[in-house]
Amino acid sequence: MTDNRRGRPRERGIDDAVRSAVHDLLGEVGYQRCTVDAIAARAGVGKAALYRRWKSKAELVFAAVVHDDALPAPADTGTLRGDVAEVLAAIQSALDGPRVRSALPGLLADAQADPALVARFGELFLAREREYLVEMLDRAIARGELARQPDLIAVHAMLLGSVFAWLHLLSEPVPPGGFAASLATSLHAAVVVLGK
Amino acid sequence: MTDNRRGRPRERGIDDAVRSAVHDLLGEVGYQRCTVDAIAARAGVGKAALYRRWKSKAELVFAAVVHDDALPAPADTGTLRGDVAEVLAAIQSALDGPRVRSALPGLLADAQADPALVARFGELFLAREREYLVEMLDRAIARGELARQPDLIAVHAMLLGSVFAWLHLLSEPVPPGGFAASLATSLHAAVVVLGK
Amino acid sequence: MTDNRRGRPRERGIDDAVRSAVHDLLGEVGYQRCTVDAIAARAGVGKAALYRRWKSKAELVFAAVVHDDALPAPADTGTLRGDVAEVLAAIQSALDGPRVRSALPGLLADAQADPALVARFGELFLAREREYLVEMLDRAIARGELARQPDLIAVHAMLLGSVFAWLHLLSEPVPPGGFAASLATSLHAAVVVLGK
Amino acid sequence: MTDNRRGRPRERGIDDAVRSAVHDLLGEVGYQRCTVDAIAARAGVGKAALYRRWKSKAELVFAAVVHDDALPAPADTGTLRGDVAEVLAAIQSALDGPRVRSALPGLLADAQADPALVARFGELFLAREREYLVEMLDRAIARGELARQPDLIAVHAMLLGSVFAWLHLLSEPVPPGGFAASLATSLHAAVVVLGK
DNA sequence: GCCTAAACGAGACGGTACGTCAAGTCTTTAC
DNA sequence: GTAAAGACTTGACGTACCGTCTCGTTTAGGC
Repeated sequence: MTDNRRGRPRERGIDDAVRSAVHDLLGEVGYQRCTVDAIAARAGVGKAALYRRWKSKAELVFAAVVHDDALPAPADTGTLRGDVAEVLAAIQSALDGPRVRSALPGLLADAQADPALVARFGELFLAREREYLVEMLDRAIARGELARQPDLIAVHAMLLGSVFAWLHLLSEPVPPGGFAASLATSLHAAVVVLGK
Repeated sequence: MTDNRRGRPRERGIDDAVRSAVHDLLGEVGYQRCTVDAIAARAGVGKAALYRRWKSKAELVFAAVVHDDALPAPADTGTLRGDVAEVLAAIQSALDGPRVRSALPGLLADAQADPALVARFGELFLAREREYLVEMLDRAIARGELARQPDLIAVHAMLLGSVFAWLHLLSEPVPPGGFAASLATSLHAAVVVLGK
Repeated sequence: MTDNRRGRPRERGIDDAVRSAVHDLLGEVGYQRCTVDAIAARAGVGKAALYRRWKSKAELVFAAVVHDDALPAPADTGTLRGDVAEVLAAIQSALDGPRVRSALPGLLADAQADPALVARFGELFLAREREYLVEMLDRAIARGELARQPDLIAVHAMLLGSVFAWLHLLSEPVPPGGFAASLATSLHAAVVVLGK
Repeated sequence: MTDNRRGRPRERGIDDAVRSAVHDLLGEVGYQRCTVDAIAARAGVGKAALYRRWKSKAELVFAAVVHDDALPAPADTGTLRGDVAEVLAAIQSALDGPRVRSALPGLLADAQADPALVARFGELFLAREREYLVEMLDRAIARGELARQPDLIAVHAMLLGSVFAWLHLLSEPVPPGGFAASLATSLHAAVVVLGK
């Protein structure tokens, strides 16, 4: 095992400079034309420094776009309906925003050819989301709002999919009040049916 | 204007050979490595013949994957719940299948940089789907199952998004009985709430 | 494997370790793939220690390959022919040997872009060689073997060039008895003509 | 075997444009900084077109610098001394000139790691030169100027090496009248001794 | 039955991005 | 205080793919 404390440590500022450069470029030219060379130039960094940290352009952009704090834990609101709204808001905050909107399709495409990226995406995003859903549903059962644990995949698909489709398939503008306001009531009903 | 009847007519078999080659390659190597050169070679066709028919790789693959009969009109089942199940089945038949699964992410990514493809995708797919939804909802209103027209975008996002997320974001296997069986009841409830 | 005694007390052996590493690597992979990193790793030395001693890879390899006693002063044999043979033997001892053979072309190429290296090469090698030639020719004139000082450049070119071409352009094996035996008689004649 | 008449034929002008670009760049910036990208840009050509023709930068530059007519057959002058002068002039015309002078060291270095290039260099240059030498020596024997065939390698090394060393090792300016005038007499004597 | 327009397979073309690698410099920690 | 470890910038390399373009050839409809 290599001793990480030996040698020159990685420069702290580079990660931030890269993240910032990626954000700028995604906004200006989109994912496809957001070149690795352009990122390096914009960040004032050599390409080698990039590939020392991330193993491909996709991983780089993924890391720059999906911050570690990407998915904040939704609070317990006291009701299932409120919790659904919270989850929808959390999903929206992760999927909305100009950076993610322009990066996500490209990332999903590149992820197909890169199982490692799929894994990272899964654990950093889906698994955490799933976890929050489990907590939400457990609380609802404890409260008596649900008789039993609904099909987790179905719940996940409906909540995540509704927001994703709105933004990336239908390309419709975010409704005033966000997805929580527009979808919480109806998706709450859908979850209730599944847990009956 | 050029006289279309002059010159050598286009060879009939090419379209089929190309579609078949694309199908094979998508299954074997995925969208990214499904190269135009590879398609041409596999189909025993020159690249010029491809670009004479389609204006980009994305359009080519799109045409090969999304048949014109991609979205069959769902039948009137007599109840809103039945109609929702029908629509879900129609969406599933369009999004499921090995070819679409491997092609869709790449197509969505390429579509970002190609407004023409977005348009074609939209009119061939989304608009038709939207149309079916309107019919479905109108019938439900006529039957008294809904008090008013629900937010169309929300309905569309929930129905399409649930299936899409299940297949392409969560990468979960299709449930036994299809999405109609798994999602119809709960999404029916969601629609009812929106139309209350 | 971690070596706990890493650090300062290596100062003494570094030059030898580097020379040895360069020798090994030149033999194993040639000049181009004889990387500075590889040299450092093989010598168990940091790159900084190398660049503290030599100002470029070329200087480093040059120093490792061309010993300071690279060109021993040829003895006075009493005849011009004998002296020519001595000089040829001296040149051979400098240019022959597996290390020099694999390093020389690369060094000459790098020297193009590095005037300092040209200077070092010139003074350590060519100037000394030139000096020996002058002595040799002066002695020959004193003996009456030559009527006048021949064109020094021409003599130098013929003696050095014949050996260099044999080894590095024609890539022919060293003749039995060395170049002194094979070339001394004819190059002696050539020199005599020039001094006539 | 592939049918050379199939497909789009290679554009005639590219070879010339590349050769010209290489010549310019060698003169302006030398071999090391004569980049493949720079060559392509200067020639108004894509890199793919270069790598379709030559398998490496070294081959490319080699082909651009060593024209096929690089080594004109020296004429029969009627005397061995005259023939030696002719050969020297031919070698000079191949090794002299600003392009070759700046390219040759780099090429020799790259040739070490590329046996194919060594082979091409050998057959296009050395073998032809060797051939001319054989003819020259045979004529001299027929004339009675030589008693027997001298050691061909030695003759080759002396003639080629003298010119090469003068130009590329000693970096001395070409003598007035060229190498034929300066070296023919003495090297003629050297050859005579070898053929005695 | 020629003539001509348009299609065909093959493959070269310009452009652009990718990911790799080497040289030489700089920075931290360990001894 | 010096040395090893290793991150850094710079910049070239060779590969891959896209969409376009020429070739030489084939296929029909129009004269």
